[in-house]
Amino acid sequence: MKRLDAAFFQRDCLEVAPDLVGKILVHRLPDGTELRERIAETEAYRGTEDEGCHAFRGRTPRNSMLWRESGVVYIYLCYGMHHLLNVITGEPEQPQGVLLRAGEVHDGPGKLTKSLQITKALNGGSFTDGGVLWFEDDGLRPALRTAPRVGIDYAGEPWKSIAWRWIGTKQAK
DNA sequence: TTAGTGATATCC
DNA sequence: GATATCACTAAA
Repeated sequence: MKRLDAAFFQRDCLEVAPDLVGKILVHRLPDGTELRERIAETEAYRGTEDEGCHAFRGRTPRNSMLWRESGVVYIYLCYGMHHLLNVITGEPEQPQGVLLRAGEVHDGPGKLTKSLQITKALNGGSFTDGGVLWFEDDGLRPALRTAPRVGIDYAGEPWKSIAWRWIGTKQAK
């Protein structure tokens, strides 16, 4: 099984997001158990111009991960209950990332992290340094469809309705 | 449709 | 220190 390396993430988030759909997210627990789930849905958040991106309102302690190098794990707690998992893409100092919205089994960003037991403790880690989180590629290439991003009604046009969300359909290959 | 939840940012 | 906001979910 091939693990995705730094080169995979070191591209524009608009390329990485669709490529990530169909890959397998793995989380190894302290006791050695490996939880895995295939990614079914992603969204791209891109730069300080994107009004839906956390980076739009400037750099803060919470979102500083966006400015890190590709492959960095960015997790934050939303609405007091839900951990949302992102991976940083592109070059350092260029804030962009991909939100993992759903797995094949668990539909919804909060449910995905809950099922894989992903919490803030993993924030600031890396998907590419051989730690407890990584992606695997088993060669599956699901058919994709696009849609506007969810939950960013506060953003103006065109950001609110731009189709930077990718959803894998059942028909694989 | 609305309540719940708590970290974070922003405003005193 | 206080309040408003939020890349959500479950229950109704």
